[in-house]
Amino acid sequence: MITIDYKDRRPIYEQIIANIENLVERNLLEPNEQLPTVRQLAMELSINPNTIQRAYTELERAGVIYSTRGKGNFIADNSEQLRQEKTLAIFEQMTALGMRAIELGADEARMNSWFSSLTQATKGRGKND
Amino acid sequence: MITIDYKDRRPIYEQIIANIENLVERNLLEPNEQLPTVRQLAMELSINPNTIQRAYTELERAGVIYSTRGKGNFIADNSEQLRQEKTLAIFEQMTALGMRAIELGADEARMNSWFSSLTQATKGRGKND
Amino acid sequence: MITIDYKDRRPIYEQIIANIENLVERNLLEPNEQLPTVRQLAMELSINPNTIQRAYTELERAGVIYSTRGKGNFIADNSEQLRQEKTLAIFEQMTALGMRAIELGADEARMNSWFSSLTQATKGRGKND
Amino acid sequence: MITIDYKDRRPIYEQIIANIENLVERNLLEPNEQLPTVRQLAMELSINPNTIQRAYTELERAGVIYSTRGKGNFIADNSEQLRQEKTLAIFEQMTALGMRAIELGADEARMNSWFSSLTQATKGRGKND
DNA sequence: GTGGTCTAGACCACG
DNA sequence: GTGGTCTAGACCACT
Repeated sequence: MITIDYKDRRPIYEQIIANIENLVERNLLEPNEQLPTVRQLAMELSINPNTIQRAYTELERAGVIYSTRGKGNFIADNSEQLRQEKTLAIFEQMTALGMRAIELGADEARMNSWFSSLTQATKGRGKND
Repeated sequence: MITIDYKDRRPIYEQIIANIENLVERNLLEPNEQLPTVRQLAMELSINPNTIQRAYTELERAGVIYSTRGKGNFIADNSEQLRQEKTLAIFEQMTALGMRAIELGADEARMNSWFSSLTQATKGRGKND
Repeated sequence: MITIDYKDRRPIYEQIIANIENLVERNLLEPNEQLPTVRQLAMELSINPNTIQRAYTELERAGVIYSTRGKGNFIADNSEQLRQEKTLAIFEQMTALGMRAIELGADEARMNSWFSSLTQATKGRGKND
Repeated sequence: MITIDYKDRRPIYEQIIANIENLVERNLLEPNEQLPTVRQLAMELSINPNTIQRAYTELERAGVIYSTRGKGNFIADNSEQLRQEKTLAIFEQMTALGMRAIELGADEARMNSWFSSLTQATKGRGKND
């Protein structure tokens, strides 16, 4: 379920974080579900355990997972909240980019054209898991 | 005109690149206009000349400026083309983000609401230098 | 495998780039094979690590290799594509030179003579690794 | 008749050399014809006289022109010989490139196709000024 | 240990 | 004086 691309410029621990967050967003990892242990995942991906540990630590700090000493790491049960925060962040990024596009000379027609092609391409795909 | 933020995680040379590209986009630097020399800018920003040199080198490869030995660095005259390429790239990024927002559950109403607030905020600002 | 000629007017980092590209073209370096580390190669050639670093950086931008922090530099797996691009570029150069030769007075007989001696000298050497 | 492109990566004095050699090759400058003086040309191109001087010096060393103190610089009368040397050099370069193309995998069919398109494009253009 | 960035100081080719 | 290359030495992020 988790894959690493060594050609990706992002550090491995970030790829793991993004990967797990993605699985949570798509409800492929449910609240309170146990994650593989650091050693398991390290073996599976043939990666240094320190790297996995770092990913898990940052995921815990971000509230995506929680760990209990001696038992393991588990998905937190606030995935809905995380999803909303992330959505908000995405809208902010899109606004920033949109303003930049307009600064660069994109007129109203072009913006409308882009938006309609975006919404049509994804018609009927909202709110479903 | 060019500033550096040491808190910014991006390397200095990238900040300089982004800074100059921005000035070109907004036509604050016109084609064939001379840039500050490597040593001048290095002094002005209290930065090592090598770092400025690297920024200029990459700007030249990107086609934003051209260098002539013994004379200096000058703005290239293809700013319009660069602007279009950049606009295209922005739209691609926006599309990717938009699809992600929809995946995360943003419904049509929300997308429409976001888009109208974006276009209203920037009303009448397109296509002017 | 990599040598530097100090009499060569090209800068050292360009010689290294050409050298590695050549090895890739001839399949002496295979996709995903690890290159010597920056420091290793610097030691081996008695050259400053920064110079090697620059060569590797440009090779990465050209898509010949990819770098991963903490691990090393590796040959990219698009060598066939690079080979085709390079072949195309060579044909363009040859066309430019050929037209110049004709401008300078080389008649058809001479062109034919040159071409047949070229193709005979390399008979049966195409398409093999 | 002589133009300089500041965006060209070649140094200015080399551009001047190439320019004059080209005019000689095409017989637009005839043997014993007088060239503009260093100062004249420097004024005309708004360029440092030292740069022109360097170009003339190298042209004299290459046998393309000769200078007589106090009188000026003149085209040498061995243009035919120079043309032949240059043609020879071009054929050598083409041979080197051709061998490289074959090394890179260009088969006989492709070489033939290239050659015929080259010779057809320039049909009937040999040996005329 | 590995790549990536930066500083300080130097030399060369060009104008 | 200006860009371009190189060396020496250092620090940081990542594995």
